[in-house]
Amino acid sequence: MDYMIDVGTQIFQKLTPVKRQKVFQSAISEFAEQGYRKASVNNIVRTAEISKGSLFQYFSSKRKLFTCTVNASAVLVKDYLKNVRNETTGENFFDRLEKIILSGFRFIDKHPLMARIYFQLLQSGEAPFGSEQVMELRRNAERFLGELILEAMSKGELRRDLSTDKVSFIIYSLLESLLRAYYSDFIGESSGIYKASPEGLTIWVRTVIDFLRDGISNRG
Amino acid sequence: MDYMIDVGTQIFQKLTPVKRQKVFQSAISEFAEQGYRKASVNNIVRTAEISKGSLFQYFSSKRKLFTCTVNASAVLVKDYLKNVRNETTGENFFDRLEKIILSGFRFIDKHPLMARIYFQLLQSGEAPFGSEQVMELRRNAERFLGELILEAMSKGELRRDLSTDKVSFIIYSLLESLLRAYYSDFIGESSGIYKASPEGLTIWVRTVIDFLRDGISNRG
DNA sequence: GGGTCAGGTGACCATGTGGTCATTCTATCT
DNA sequence: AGATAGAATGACCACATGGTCACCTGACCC
Repeated sequence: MDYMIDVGTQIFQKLTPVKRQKVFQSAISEFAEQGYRKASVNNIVRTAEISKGSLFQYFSSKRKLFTCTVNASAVLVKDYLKNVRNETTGENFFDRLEKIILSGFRFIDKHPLMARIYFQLLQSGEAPFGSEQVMELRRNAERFLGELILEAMSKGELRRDLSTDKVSFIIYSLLESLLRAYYSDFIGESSGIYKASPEGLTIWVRTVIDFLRDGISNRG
Repeated sequence: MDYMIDVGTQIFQKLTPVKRQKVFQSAISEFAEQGYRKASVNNIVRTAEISKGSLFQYFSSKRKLFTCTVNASAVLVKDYLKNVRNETTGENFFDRLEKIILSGFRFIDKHPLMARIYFQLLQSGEAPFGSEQVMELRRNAERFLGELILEAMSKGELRRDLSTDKVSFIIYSLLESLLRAYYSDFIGESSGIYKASPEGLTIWVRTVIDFLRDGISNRG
């Protein structure tokens, strides 16, 4: 569980991995299910089976505990992105994009709680830190897309008259919508994306990408 | 202020319009600025300059008060949509879409608090009611778009091989992204949409729509 | 065995919450 | 002026919150 490196105080780091994991997982569940505000420290210590005093020795405050949680999920996301980027270098832009989106779905499958925390943070105003950190997460994703786009442009796969920022914004919007629809019942239900089968998902992704291509790909 | 019709108990309805307005506005401000969970009844009562007992005579609970707030904003949104639809009947689909989006920006300018409540509800998991009501709001918007799309298809303005649902999803995603970017600092700042000038906004909208057109318009 | 001390503990604290209700006020009618 | 009804009031309630701290425990060393 290398995404837990440097999480919490030294005392927390000295714990046995299994206990550390139990505490951290309890926090993740609570935050994911309740959101930051409603999440209760009392609940966390109860399910982690530690005393409240201990928790505050591991993480100096509720806020710190939450930011650790968020950082861990950000590390996971970055990892996924890096992997899919490396696995697809050299491929066509649209193929890469397809794989990125599908990898997003896989991330949600594997780390539903982390995904929930990440999304909640990204869009809700209930961020407990200043919005700078949230913007940092966003900028990260946009930078990632931006680089892909520039690369694709230089290879002549995309029209050159488009502004990178605007294309990046558009793609990011669609990407985020797809992922949100997949993990959230009340968004994805009407579209049929929520918990769709792999085949259904692939169709959706292809549709959106075909649509993107006809819009921004280099014709001629 | 006809969006306040049927809001609250009979006692509330008997109040003078100015007092009613003051109470309701206080609630709207608090909910918009703090979100449902953190919003404090005590704050609302303080800024409305009434006693707590009175508020609970006007609205039987915090939750009811909030749903009234939401309903009011939904009424406003519907009104805006109906207007722009009527004003643009007969026009080209993409022109209509442009006007719809611009009208969305105007809505945010005129009713920033309402917009905030509406968006918060639409995307955050902190909805205090069952997700059905949230889904209802979404379905509403999608139905609206869906009808426009069908109409445009029947007039031959759009490719006919596209599924209405998927096109509707895509457009809705972009529309929502644009509006969210306009009203939210930490989303819109990097793109430059946040509080952009009317000209800047128009450029953005045109870009997105041009992009949409090349993607889904009928090239014949 | 006695001393040491890092780490665990949970009773406790101040504060804030949504909600209630006995009382008071006020406007209208006789 | 007195009576009456209905609305306004705020002290009060039970509860939950994040956070603290004086105490206890148990492993280690001499």
